[in-house]
Amino acid sequence: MPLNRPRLGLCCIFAEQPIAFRKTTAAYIGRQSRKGALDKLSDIAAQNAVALRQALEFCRANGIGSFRINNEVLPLRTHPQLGYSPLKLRGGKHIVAAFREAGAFAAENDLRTLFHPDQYVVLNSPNSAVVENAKSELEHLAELAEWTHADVLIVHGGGAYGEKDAALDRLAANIESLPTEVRSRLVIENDERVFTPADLLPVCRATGVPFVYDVHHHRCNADGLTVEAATEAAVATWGDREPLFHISSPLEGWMGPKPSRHHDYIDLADFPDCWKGRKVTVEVEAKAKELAVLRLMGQLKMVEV
DNA sequence: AGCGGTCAAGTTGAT
DNA sequence: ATCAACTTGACCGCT
Repeated sequence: MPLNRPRLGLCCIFAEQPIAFRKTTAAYIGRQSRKGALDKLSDIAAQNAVALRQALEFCRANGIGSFRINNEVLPLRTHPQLGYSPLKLRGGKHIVAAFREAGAFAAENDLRTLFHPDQYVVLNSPNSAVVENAKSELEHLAELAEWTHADVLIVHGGGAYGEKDAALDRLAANIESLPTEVRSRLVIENDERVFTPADLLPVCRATGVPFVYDVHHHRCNADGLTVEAATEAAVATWGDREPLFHISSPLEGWMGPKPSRHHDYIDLADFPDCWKGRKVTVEVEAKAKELAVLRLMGQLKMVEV
């Protein structure tokens, strides 16, 4: 009987390992000729595919169970003026193949890969242009997710706009309208300012979208649910799939001025006891990146009996 | 080579 | 009104 324990996940980048993802700016790319722009974007994309493979190999070699892929591995892909189709890049077929090979490596080695689209992806905005933009970004990321075997795209609930209930209704309605490639991967996470687990769990139950439980956000933005209750409710939304949690520690302690700021490392005391012994993924959101993941992994093993 | 200003996009809350 | 914060500082251009 294998021992159930959380797998720990690394987010996007490395503190010490010489593995780096590249990006660029719209201002710079917009100044180039179209060909010059595509050449630069091609170089970046090709290098990012290599970096992804290196990142996954590092995780595999060090017992890190999941890796969050940064959203800009194909920079400016959905930019209204500068966007492009990946296959139109120089060496586009090879670039796509390299991402697919990285995904195959992840799948073969039981490495979970995932994306956390950034703050501009807002599914419940009253501004339809914002929602359309969000959908377009999610469709792009769903394609990348297919290449890389990523099973989740994590988004927050969005804004409250002074009317939380209406905002949650819009969220649910817009989730229903997503294409299958996006919908099948979409998951929703509580945030540190607006939407708590208690706010989002009903939307998750109604739409069938799983709930990502961020215990640090929950401690910043509480709702009356205990950590244990939120954990159980979150797990229930995942069905047969492996649940996903987020952990961080406050930069200057829970009594500090801004507990939402992330520390370099995780304080073991912040890691919920009720997560131990479960087959779940816990993404470590800490500034020391792989060093924080490895330290926490060691600490969890030491307390295991 | 080093360094400072800048960076597509949304929303909130502190200042 | 401005701006930092959010999953993550990296990139560009000037000296």
